[in-house]
Amino acid sequence: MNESRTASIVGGGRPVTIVDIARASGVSKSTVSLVLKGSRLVKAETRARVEDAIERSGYIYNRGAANLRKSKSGLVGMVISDLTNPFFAELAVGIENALYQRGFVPILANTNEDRGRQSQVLRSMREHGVAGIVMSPARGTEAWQLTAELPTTIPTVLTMRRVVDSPFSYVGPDNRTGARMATKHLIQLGHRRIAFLGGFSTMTTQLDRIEGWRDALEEAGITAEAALVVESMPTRAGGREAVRVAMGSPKRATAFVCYNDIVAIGVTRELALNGIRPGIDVGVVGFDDIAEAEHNAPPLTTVNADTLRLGGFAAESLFGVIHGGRAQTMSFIGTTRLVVRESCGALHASAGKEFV
Amino acid sequence: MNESRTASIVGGGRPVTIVDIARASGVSKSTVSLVLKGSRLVKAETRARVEDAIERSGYIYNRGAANLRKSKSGLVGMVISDLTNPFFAELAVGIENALYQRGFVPILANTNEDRGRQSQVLRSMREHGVAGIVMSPARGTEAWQLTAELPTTIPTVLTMRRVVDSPFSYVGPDNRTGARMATKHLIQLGHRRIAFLGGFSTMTTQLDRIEGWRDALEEAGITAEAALVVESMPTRAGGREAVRVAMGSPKRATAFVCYNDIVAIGVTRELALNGIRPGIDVGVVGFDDIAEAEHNAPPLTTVNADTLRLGGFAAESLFGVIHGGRAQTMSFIGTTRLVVRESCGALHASAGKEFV
DNA sequence: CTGAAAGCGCTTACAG
DNA sequence: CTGAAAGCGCTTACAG
Repeated sequence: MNESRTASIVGGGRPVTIVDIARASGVSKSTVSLVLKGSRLVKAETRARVEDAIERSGYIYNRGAANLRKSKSGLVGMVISDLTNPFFAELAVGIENALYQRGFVPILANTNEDRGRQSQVLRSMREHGVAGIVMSPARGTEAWQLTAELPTTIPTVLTMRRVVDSPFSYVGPDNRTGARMATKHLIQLGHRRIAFLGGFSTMTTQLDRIEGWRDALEEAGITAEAALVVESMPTRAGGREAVRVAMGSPKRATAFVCYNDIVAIGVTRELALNGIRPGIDVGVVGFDDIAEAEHNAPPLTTVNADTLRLGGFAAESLFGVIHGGRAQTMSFIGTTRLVVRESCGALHASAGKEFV
Repeated sequence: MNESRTASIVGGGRPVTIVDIARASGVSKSTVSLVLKGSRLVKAETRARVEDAIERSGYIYNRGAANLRKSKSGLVGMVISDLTNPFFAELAVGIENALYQRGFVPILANTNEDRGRQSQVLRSMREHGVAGIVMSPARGTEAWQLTAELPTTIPTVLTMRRVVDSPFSYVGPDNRTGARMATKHLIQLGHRRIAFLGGFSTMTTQLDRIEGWRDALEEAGITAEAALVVESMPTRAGGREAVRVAMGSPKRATAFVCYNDIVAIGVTRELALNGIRPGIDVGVVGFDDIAEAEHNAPPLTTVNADTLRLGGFAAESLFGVIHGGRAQTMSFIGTTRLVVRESCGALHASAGKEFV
């Protein structure tokens, strides 16, 4: 029963408070509070006595009590649509990192793309008094829901998925330019029939990336046929299905721009299983540059958006609105760059020849 | 300036409290508190009036204040050693899920295997008054550190990585039996020289899995040569290096038991790059059964430990010690099962023939 | 430089 | 059935 944290000053199981420290060092709790916040008002000798008592007692500051009194909070809600997706895991790490660096602490919720769950956790986070929320909205989240669940009084930044007409700040990569670069790269390699694989048109991210695909095609004087877009779940299994459909169509594409890396991984896998060699017989590019991409067979040519840093920006952006500096509806669009590896075929001997 | 949440009852930017609700419905705040906790003491008519005021005002319960008063907390610390590893991401999802189901909310920290960072977040979590902590300790964490940073007064359960001699509960898979089954499977397929690849002997998990590998070998009357163990970072890149070393040794192994799936993925990739076909020329098995495993080339034979469920158990186990029912030092070891896919070679025609 | 008092938003005996 | 009072662990003017 000899609890280490309370051993020297108080008995019982009761946690040590500033009152205990005050008594132990013969000052008032006001003074203890002052030394805790590092005030220069306190005489050095007094400070030393108090700090000594703190040390000996194993006192732990109660941030919840302090925050209640100050009517502010050190908690930030981090709501992630699918933590199981390596892309979002990396995003989460970026956000979390920045949060701790600024003295905030994240409450995590993984909505798993479930909007009902999202409503629940949003309410729960508000009850816990979060100072703000950064979230990648669940698929299909609409502006009216968000405004109902998140009054504009609570600082919020949306990340990775735009919600049209929502009044919140947004941080995400330049999907359109990224997809445009990827497609253009394939065109320069000689491809003319380039399909877009994966995702659904209910996802703004897919819409943006398809725009980029279309841009590149049209710049090259190629018409972007609707039949070249094959939708699917944004997963490995989805990629496999999508490419199966695409390869079954009468006018086969010779290259594939994929919604994201896990779709592209599914695509390369399915292709290989059917004796079609990605990077040799056919070109494939992904999006996101997740850790797996470079270890794929073949290594994925993909669009890097520096996910970790983007997560950091999302957090910084939230601090902006928390401290009232920035307007609530600021947007930050991160630049992207193409990472050329092998799946596009650029490194292969046949690169440069015309595909037909 | 017309904030939706405070529109009808209070002016200014001040959030609505039970005092506002009390005033608006003509009762005392005690009564409001009673209806909030669903007490049957309150007369139906009074309750209706109060609930109406709550509804109209957009009142949000302040759990922090309630918890301060009740001296308990709804927060649980979830410290993860590497969220970027798909295995731990899945574990985190399992924990998070169970936490919300019991009305707790997780504070996330990704230590990224950094023990200094781990100390910091542990302290931060204590300051935020978490009711308990579930953590996968950073590599190299030792018992004395843990006991210094986590007095036994705070309910803690360790997961996935044992810390020898630490006084906390532990939840993890049966590493030894899992690795034993995997190795045995390879032996039954005709292999005699089976290497163990990846991880470091400073990791208890690696030690446990090597034990299992040794068990199977010895059961089959094969001596477990130390030279057959190649250590490496437990990553895809680590797997590639390890197998390179292994293939360079004079007495080559014909099969590889890998520390985990990402190591195995690196191994299959490196092998393929060198013209050695995993699942045909050589057998490979992983551990964890992460989502990527079945989409690998070739699909990975691996040990499944139901990570999601194990995460749930870790959380449940924590509730056990929070509610004082269970002893602090209870352990739960989850059963594992072998998932046979293609990388082991079982599905290939040559299966059954002797390897030499 | 230090202390007494009030208050953050709740809950919980205790009266009535 | 309902209200007044005390208190959870802090901070912050305000005196002295």
